Order: sequence, then C-alpha cells, then structure tokens
Amino acid sequence: MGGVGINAIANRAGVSKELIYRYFDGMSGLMLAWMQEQDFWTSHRDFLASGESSQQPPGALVLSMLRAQIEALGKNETLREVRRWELVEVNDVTAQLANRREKAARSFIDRIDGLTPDMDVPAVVSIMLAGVLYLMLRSKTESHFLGVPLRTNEGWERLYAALEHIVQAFPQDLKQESLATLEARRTATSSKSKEP
Amino acid sequence: MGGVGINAIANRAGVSKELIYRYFDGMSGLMLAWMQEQDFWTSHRDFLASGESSQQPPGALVLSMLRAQIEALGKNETLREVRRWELVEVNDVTAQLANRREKAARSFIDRIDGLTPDMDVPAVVSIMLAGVLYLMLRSKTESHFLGVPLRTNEGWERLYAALEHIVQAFPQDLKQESLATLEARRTATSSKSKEP
DNA sequence: CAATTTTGTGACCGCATGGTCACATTTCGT
DNA sequence: ACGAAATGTGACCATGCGGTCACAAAATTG
Repeated sequence: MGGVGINAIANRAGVSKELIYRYFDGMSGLMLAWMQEQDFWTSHRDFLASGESSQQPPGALVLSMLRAQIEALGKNETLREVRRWELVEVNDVTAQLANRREKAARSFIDRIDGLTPDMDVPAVVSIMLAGVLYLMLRSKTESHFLGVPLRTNEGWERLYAALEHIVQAFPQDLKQESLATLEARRTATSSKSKEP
Repeated sequence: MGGVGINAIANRAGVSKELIYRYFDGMSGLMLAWMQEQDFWTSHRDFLASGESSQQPPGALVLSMLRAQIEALGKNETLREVRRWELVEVNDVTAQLANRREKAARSFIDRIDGLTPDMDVPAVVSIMLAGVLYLMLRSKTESHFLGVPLRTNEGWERLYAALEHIVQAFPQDLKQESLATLEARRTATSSKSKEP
C-alpha cells in the first residue's frame, strides 16, 4: 500500500528491508514500535492521567486534546499515512494499534464523562475527534471540504474555532434536554459490550 | 487496492475485465458512473436545491443531510470502500469525484450559511460530516471509538443524538422546532435499521 | 447463407510488492 | 590476532496487480 509498504519504508530509511525483518520482526513490529511514540494516545499517557487534567474544566480538557491531535497529525505526514492505512487494512497489527489507542482514549474520555453526567460525552467527542481525523487525512486528496480549506492555517483556525463553538455547549446546555432522551441513552449505554 | 481493484470488481461482477475497459473506458469511467448514482451529493441533487429545503430551519436541514449520509453509507459497503479509496489514492478520478461532490455540497452549505450569519456554518458542519464519514469508514476496522460502538444501531443512535445536540447550538434554529417534533423524530429514527 | 460487427474469454506482459536467501563486511570477545 | 558473532546488501522468488492481445462465439446485416 501507498507509503507504508515495506519497500517504501526501507527505501526512505535508506536501509535494506532485510534489517527490518531481522530487528523488528517484520513490519508488524516496526509499525507497533513506531506508532508507540508517534500516536497521541500512547505517547501522551501522562497527559491522560495527570493531575492537571482534573483541574481544568471538561470542555477545556477536550479542546486541548483536540488541539494536540491537530498538531501531531498536522506536522507528521507519515503518521497520517499510517492512519489512512489503519482505515483500510484489517490484520493483527491494526487490531493491536486500535486496542492500545482505544484503551488510552477511553480512560481519558470516561473521566470526563464522569464529570459531565448530563450529556453523552463519548458520542459528542467521537464526532469531533473523528471529524478532525477525517479532515486531516482528507487534506492529502482534497484541498477543500465544504469550502473550508484543509491545507492552510487559516482553514484549520476556522475548524478549531468550530470545535470551540461546539465545546461551548458542553456543561450548561444539555440541562434542557428532555428527560426522555436522556434516560433512553442512559439505559442504552448500560448495555455496552466489550470488544470481542 | 483492497476491494476496488479492477480484478476484484470484474470478478465480483462475474465478467471479464476487458469488458470494463471496453464499455466504461477503464475503471475511471466505471467508478465515475457508479459513484454518480451512489454518492449522496450527486444523487440527491433535488434535495439540495429543492423548495422543501428553504422551508425547514437550517439546523433541521443539516440534520437531515447527516441522517441521509448515515443511511447511505450504512447500507452500502462498497460505497464505504470507495470512499476509503478516495482517502488514499490521488489521481484524476478521485479529483473528479471530489470536484463534483464539493460543488454540490457547497451549494447546499452556502445557502444555509446565508441563513445563519452568526457562525461559521461550513466549519461546524465540516466537523460533523467528516466525523460521520470517519466513523463509518472506521467501523470496518474497529468496533468501538471512544467506547461508542460503531457496528450497532444503538451506537449510531447515540452518535445521531450527539449530532442533534451539536446542532442545537446553532444560533436560532432548533428553538423554533417544538419538543414534540423533536421527540417524534427521535422515536421515528430509533426504528430504522442499518448495519455498517 | 455468408460476411461483418458486436460481445465475450482466457492468456499474457510488465511491474511492484512482501518476503527470503546467500554472501560480504564489520564488530567484538578471548 | 583470529574466529565467531553481529550487521548489512543485492539478488532472487512468488504473487497479485493493471492493462492489452489474440481469438472464439453470437448477433446482425446484406
């Protein structure tokens, strides 16, 4: 595939691919090792469990997480390539990557969810984070999305402002939501199932 | 690539690939023709410019667009595969697809943007739509995202509720919509089915 | 019927990929 | 210094890809 093939990697790194097989047990090991320190969720484990976290309000916490993701993805083309690859390929490597990330991410989101019981924090943050991811990945192929430029700082400032706008509706907003929908969600989420 | 290669398509369709070259001018033509009627933005041209649009409040309009996208992607695995492919591949086909889509999408979003001058509608809707897209595409590889299940109706109901919640923060829109219609839509949508 | 055009198929070519191999060079322990 | 690991490289193989070709079977036309 694209830029994450063994040949491409070995070439770009200027080494023979045999070495990758020997020292990283193939691309599986290489990918896992590299992603360990490149991916936000696995490299910012401190940020996720730190004491600073609990002092900031939930909205600001989510915002800084999103900002960090934008930063990390924005300046690392290879990381974007890998995350595109994760979207397409299904094997034990991608499964393991997803596993690690989901574990870290859930510990982060669950703590915030506990702080703001009046809304479905995981779902809302999922939309926002997934949106950021898609637009980051999409910037390779398309220069605009709904008219918003994806390859300029100005475009990403607009997007970040939009995220701020969405987050503003965090703590105080959902109190007006009908109790019916709230209760519906509560009962629904209580039947969450673990990864098979 | 994955399931959108010429060999795979010809095989799945039970025809020789030569025919695809002869009658569709290669995969370029086939892809363009097929996507013309599969993609939301190009097949719902009526919805985008219809009179019904201008009667609904902006928020409801966006929501129904998002709902339609979820529907379309949810029940069409091949469409998801193509949109994954669009994320990775850069050539004149993907460029043309992006062009068509962006044109239709902008005419939709610009009209809404005109109605609500107090916020950056394109940016906010970009986040939401991109989020939906990413989670749809991601459902192939990962079963959960931030703990939200991506392969069950229940998970997508939560996500749709999150979208509703975000849309509520639109300037003056959903306040006009009565809680009754809100409740009606909620119960109505909860009976639909999809299987990503 | 016969000739020509349309519709269809399997084989083939060039190329890039993932993966392995034999072999050269360097480093290191004794 | 010398033999044994460790480190490194290019060639090689099988496979799957996109794309093209020669040729067979229908269908159409006179």
